[in-house]
Amino acid sequence: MSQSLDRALTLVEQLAGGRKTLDELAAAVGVHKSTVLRLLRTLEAHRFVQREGPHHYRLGTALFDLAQRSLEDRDVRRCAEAALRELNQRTGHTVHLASYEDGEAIYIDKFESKHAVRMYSRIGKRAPLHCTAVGKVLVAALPPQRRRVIAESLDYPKLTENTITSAEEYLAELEKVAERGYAVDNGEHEDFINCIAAPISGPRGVVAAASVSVPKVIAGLDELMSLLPDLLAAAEKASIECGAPAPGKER
Amino acid sequence: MSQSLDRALTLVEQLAGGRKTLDELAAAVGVHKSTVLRLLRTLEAHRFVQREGPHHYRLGTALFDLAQRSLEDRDVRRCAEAALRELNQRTGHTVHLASYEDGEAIYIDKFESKHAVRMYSRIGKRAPLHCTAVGKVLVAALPPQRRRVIAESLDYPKLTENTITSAEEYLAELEKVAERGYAVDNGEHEDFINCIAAPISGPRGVVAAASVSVPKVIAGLDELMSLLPDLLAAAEKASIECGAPAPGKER
DNA sequence: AACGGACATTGCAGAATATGCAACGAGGCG
DNA sequence: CGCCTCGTTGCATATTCTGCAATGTCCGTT
Repeated sequence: MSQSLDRALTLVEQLAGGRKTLDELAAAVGVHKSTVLRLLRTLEAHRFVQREGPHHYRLGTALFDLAQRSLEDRDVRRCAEAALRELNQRTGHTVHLASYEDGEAIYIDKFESKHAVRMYSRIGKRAPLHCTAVGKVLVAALPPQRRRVIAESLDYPKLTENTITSAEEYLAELEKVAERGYAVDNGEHEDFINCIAAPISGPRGVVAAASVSVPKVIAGLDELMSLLPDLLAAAEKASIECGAPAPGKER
Repeated sequence: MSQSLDRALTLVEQLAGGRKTLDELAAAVGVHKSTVLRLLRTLEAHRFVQREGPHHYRLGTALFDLAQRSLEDRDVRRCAEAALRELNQRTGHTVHLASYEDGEAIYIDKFESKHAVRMYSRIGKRAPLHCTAVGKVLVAALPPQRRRVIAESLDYPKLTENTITSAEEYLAELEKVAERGYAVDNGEHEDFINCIAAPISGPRGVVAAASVSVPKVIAGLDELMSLLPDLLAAAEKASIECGAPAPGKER
């Protein structure tokens, strides 16, 4: 709706891919250099971008500041932090905290694996719903009706041998997930990585999902499953911290 | 230079302070609701902001993504990470990585203290040059001529009893810092916190500063000084990692 | 040393674009 | 049931942005 703003934001997104020159940016957005220059100047004044040497621009430090401040607001993140850090230290594996955001899962926190071979991911990264453990957990937590709507809106790209590729299969899987209270990703997103996830609840239902991811070369699926109790305990602890109503009986 | 962009960025900065309603934002920027609404819509399309309930807006997830990606680029950060994490684990105290950005120091990485009482700070936060250990280290690393220019451009707000409040004093302090190879902040920024910092060098000189911060209630200045060898070792290790030329002789 | 090129930068005029206003609509509260 | 508040939209205006072309600057080259 606002052209110049739209272009400016596109510039910022371009710069996320690494430093760029003026005309690279101009080409990418499809406007003249001078226009880009003027937008960059405004962005620079707000520290959203920074000049890097004479010919390059890169993202500025305001981004760090804003992102950190915004993350601090996200209540789930703060509440879950202790439990997840503990889980990470006990297991030594990568632990993720993810929430649902229109049609995708988004990682809002991450605790790095202690192993040399790690999974690549990053806070702010988005992941598909149909082939990740966190995605399954988040969608499974929704009422059946919304599950169906979402399931039918997905694209089901076949990313590996095991990827679920149809709404029917997916809905069936969600059913199981909802029943068991956890989800498994058996190399469905990336060939060489397995993952288990569990829901974290707040006062009004599930607000996020916690997961443990392990490269197959480090541990097989059965070994990963042996960590399930730890994961569930951590998710439970985080849920209480988030104000979940009845820590109550397992089920 | 670009009005609408300028306004939009101001909106984003407002939202960094927490969720806001439409007219709060309109009031803050000094434009009509409808204008704010349109800007927000564009921002929303790029995930820079998010609707929160019917009456509120907050920062969106694009910020996390961008900030993380941008941080990954910052070479110093990646190179210093291992050494600083180790330092953090050995000492148990807050460890910061900071670099110089026009007239201020900016924290580009942080490792949290293990103690219950912690220092408040955050990645992306900016700190004054005249009363922080990292500030002193960063400015002391510059050629004397630039030191002077910077020293004379500062404001020297007196934040505590011990804060340095004049360019002359500051330059003398920088002299000492450059000579010793480390800096001390003896409650000069915040009454109750002491700090020591050391420079991290790359191929072409100092690129950042590493620091250890400790609340006085946890350890006194002398105890903090006993960690100096650890700090210097970590800074040295990080420097090598960053491509510093001569790991060589201390001096 | 002078030239040529690449790049950033600026002035200007035209026009598209953003803005403010006012009216409409929806939702909540009395 | 009606009022009031808040979000939303259509429209006319003129402000603001854009593209172009010329200027300036810094480089490497001949």
